[in-house]
Amino acid sequence: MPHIPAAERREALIAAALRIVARDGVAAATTRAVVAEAGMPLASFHYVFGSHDELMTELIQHAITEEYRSIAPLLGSEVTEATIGELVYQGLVRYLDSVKADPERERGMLELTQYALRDPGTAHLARTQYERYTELVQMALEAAAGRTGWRWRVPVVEVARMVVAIADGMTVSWLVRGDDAESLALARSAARAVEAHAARVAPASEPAGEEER
Amino acid sequence: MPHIPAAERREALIAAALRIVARDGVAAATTRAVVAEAGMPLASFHYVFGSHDELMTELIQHAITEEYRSIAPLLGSEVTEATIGELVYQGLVRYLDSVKADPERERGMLELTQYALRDPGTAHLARTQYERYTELVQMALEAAAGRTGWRWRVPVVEVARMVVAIADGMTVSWLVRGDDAESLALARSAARAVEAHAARVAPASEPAGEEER
DNA sequence: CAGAAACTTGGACGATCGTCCCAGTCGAGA
DNA sequence: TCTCGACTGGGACGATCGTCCAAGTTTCTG
Repeated sequence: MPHIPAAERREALIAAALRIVARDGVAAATTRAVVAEAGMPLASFHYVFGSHDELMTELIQHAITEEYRSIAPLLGSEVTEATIGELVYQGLVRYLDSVKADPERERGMLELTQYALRDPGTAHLARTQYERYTELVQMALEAAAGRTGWRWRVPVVEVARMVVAIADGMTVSWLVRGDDAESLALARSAARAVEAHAARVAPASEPAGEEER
Repeated sequence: MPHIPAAERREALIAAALRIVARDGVAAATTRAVVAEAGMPLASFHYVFGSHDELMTELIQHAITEEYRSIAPLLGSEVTEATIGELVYQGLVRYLDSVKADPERERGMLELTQYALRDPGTAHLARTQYERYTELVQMALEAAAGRTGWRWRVPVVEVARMVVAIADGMTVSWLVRGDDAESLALARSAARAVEAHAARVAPASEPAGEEER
């Protein structure tokens, strides 16, 4: 094994740990399994990581960042001649596709989130993660409304939280049941339901028109 | 330690394991921890259980059954003078209350579900669990519609799946963020969105009236 | 080119895991 | 009352876990 700077080994070990978590679960990511996956001798582990916990903490941070980066580009769209519901549906379908493309990674993410929640030192990471997802969806919803000439009749952040909850539920549902058609129908229903919170803005003579609440 | 029939010890060990899973997570439910929690000597474990896996499998079955029983009575209602959305909101709030009453149990349930999903031998239990939840919600939705004089404009099973997904997302959201007001707002938004899939049945001159799709 | 710093590595440590043996004790039926 | 099956429980097994040490090798620095 050639000389490799500690920083590089860190990344390699984190990547290896991420693969193990996806394939075999958090419990399988032992120090020995991780170094074996990375093709390193055991002693390399404690040369670059102070402890197993240190790896897990960094693993959670890394996974969250990566997940965020993989989701963000999914939420854009250039369509302007569509209903809000159709755009939301598109977003959910694209997200579902990304889950189906690598189900093990997603299952690993769920496990890591729960693992993070157990440890007081990393619990805040999970919290921040959810906050950022909501912000992301909120921005996408605002952009979609602006582009198609709709507006939200309830605070956008609430719609965003609902969409995040639905996406979460849809993910778990697909991971558990694995039924494509079922999940697509769920996305469709959810998108239509979300649309109920929006209204066209331009035409002044729209149905009733009064605000919700 | 007095003589206790093996069947009783089984139940006591399962109950002890359930407490540990809720309090410290699935990984903490070792044979030694379980017998300590139950106040038994270590050897009692393998007198009543063939293996640790056997306990875990039975634990999953037991937890699923109990969870189902605790949710079922939440979904009833005698109200007839309300909108469908209000009834759905009530159901979600009651469910959320049950989660808040014992968050650790719920978190343990999520962990157990994922644990079950990892093992091919118990994965079907998780699948069945989701199917039964959906059936439960579907029955409640049909009952609510019949009682209030509404009807569903899309297949009820699809609405049920959406509600289950939302309840799931709401649970995770509350466990992660722990914000009561936020989760209530989420339940409210979701309930209103669900209502968009329903319509009053009696008055023939309702808004437009054409079916969805 | 010499010394310091960084990196590599086999091997071992104590702790904890699931599992099992076996000599003892108890209680119900003959 | 005796007996036999049911139950008890101390103790130990091999495996695996996280962690660490000390000696060797390579690369960088002055």
